[in-house]
Amino acid sequence: MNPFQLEAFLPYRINRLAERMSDSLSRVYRERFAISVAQWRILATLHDAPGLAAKEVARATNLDKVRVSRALAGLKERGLVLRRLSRADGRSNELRLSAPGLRLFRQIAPLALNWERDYLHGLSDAQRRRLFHLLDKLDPNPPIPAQAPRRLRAGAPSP
Amino acid sequence: MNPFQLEAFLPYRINRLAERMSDSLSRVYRERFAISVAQWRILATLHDAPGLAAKEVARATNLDKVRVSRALAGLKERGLVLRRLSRADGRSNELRLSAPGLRLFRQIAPLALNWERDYLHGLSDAQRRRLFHLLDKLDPNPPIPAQAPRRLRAGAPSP
DNA sequence: GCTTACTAGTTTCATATGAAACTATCTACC
DNA sequence: GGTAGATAGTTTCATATGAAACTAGTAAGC
Repeated sequence: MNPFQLEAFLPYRINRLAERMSDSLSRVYRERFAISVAQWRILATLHDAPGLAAKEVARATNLDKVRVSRALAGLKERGLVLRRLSRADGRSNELRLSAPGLRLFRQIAPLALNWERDYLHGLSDAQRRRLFHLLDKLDPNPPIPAQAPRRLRAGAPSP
Repeated sequence: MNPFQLEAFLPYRINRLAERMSDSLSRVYRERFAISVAQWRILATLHDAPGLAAKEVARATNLDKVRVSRALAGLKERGLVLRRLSRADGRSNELRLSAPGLRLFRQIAPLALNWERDYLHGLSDAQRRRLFHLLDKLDPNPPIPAQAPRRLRAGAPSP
């Protein structure tokens, strides 16, 4: 009748793939550098865009603000990330990698890219392109209009 | 130099996709039926293969045995799953859906499949086939030879 | 049949998580 | 410049997680 098969159900398959990849990759940097997944994402983001505020980091890394706050606390404590109070907004900080943070990122990045290359070695170039194309369709950046419509002024009832 | 971009890094993209899909889908059955992701996977597995033991359910659902144990506790308590001591092995149980469990599964399955159809509506049939083909390559069933080589006898030192 | 090593499933415990509360600051309006 | 929301980031608290310990049973060698 309704031949529901977990093995052929997309969310399950994507979840399983994500978990396996994450386990395999994070071993590369967790064991050697004691860096969590969240911290790794933050390093990569601040490398690419120095001076971001935590809020923007959260958006760029797809992590909630609590996780970002905690991951940053660890990075700051280890001197890998510097914060400076924003001139424009006294609630937020400009975040950037310190020299050691930059060095660490430069150590990990090639390992991560190697890992990715190895992981994809069974695919042809065309298949790799198709994979990313499909990802872009299914999961576009600017995180989907966001469940919460982000009303700028509450209610805004017209007269 | 090394243009590492989180946005183009496969593990990150797959993880983000998995999370968004999971959030979106699980809303379908969590709110309405108070079923967790683990419980949903178990229902689907027992529907497909009644009589499995918890261990086999864990393997089929890609959940660890602790999560399976807890998810099953909830399902048993609600009378959705029945257990019967295995004749062959007194440590394990044969698990199967009860009549209400089956009814519940039959309610959720079409919703899940509809959700999936909607989610993939932007892809052509060919793209959908390619997607699953890629998934099969990157994440084959029989869960990868398993990091732990599953030695049947410890050490097994040769003379 | 006993002993030893293993396995199925549960429980314990320490850690990870995120929703909601909180603090400090900002913005808009008066 | 004072007041009423809103927002950035942190902390609190209740729940989810999984490694390791535990319980009960199995299997193999003697």
